[in-house]
Amino acid sequence: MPEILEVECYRRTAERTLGRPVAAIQADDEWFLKGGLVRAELDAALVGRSFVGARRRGKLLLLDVDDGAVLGLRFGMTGRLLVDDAAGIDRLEYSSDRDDPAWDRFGLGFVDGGSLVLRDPRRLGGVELDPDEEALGPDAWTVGAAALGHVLAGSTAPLKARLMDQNRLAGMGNLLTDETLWRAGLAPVRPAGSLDATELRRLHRNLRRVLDDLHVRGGSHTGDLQASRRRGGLCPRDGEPLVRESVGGRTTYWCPVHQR
DNA sequence: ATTGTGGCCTGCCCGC
DNA sequence: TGCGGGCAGGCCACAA
Repeated sequence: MPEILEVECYRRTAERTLGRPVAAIQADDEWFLKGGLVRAELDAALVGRSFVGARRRGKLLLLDVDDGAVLGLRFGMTGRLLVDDAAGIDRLEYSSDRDDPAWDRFGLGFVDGGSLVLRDPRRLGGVELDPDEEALGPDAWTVGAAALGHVLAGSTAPLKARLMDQNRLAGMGNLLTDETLWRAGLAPVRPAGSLDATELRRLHRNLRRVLDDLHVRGGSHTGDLQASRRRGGLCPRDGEPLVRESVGGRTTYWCPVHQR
């Protein structure tokens, strides 16, 4: 699914649209328009204009319009971004291997004949105009150790739930969080505020490494834990059966031996 | 305020 | 062979 790594890939793909005037909007799926947005507003905001910046905060892709407006794109679990009919990601875990234009939920046509399309089989993504960027926490890829400590401090919520709370820390999805905690040797069910200074440093170091490593490898599904994230899976580090349980409302796999 | 739960959406996969 | 239930999880509304 698109987590922070995939959305960063989409952001780079979206840079190919910069400076190209928009000719038309395809927004027939009103479910996909969020925050009370209607098609006419998109027409008024985008047609004849062009994008001057492609930014990302967590899993939210932000396209800056040349008049200061901002188009926000969310990809849910199965959304992909196609620019000029070329996909930014070849394949998504948990998404279909098929590739059906019927799943195009939103699109822009450019004056030059090219296009930007958000293709999302499960319709969990969405489009928003001028999204509240500041409602999101700091970006997980660049967050510092001190800021990460602030995210966790004083919380009794499970560590995993806190790390995935986009309003506290933006970008972590289920797979990346399991991989990070597995590498850091921290139990996902620990109260978030219970980490000591050593554990916090370990978490921060591993968070950064997981994002760097898996980005190079090609996505959120390329972690060392991934192959064992199944019923009956064994810990790749010490061979123990992994615990499968719901933490923070998400299916979680973790090793009860080395994750403490 | 914080934390937890359920539902939304749809395609796929397994077992019958 | 077809069918139905379970599952995937990002996000949001709502409850406690």
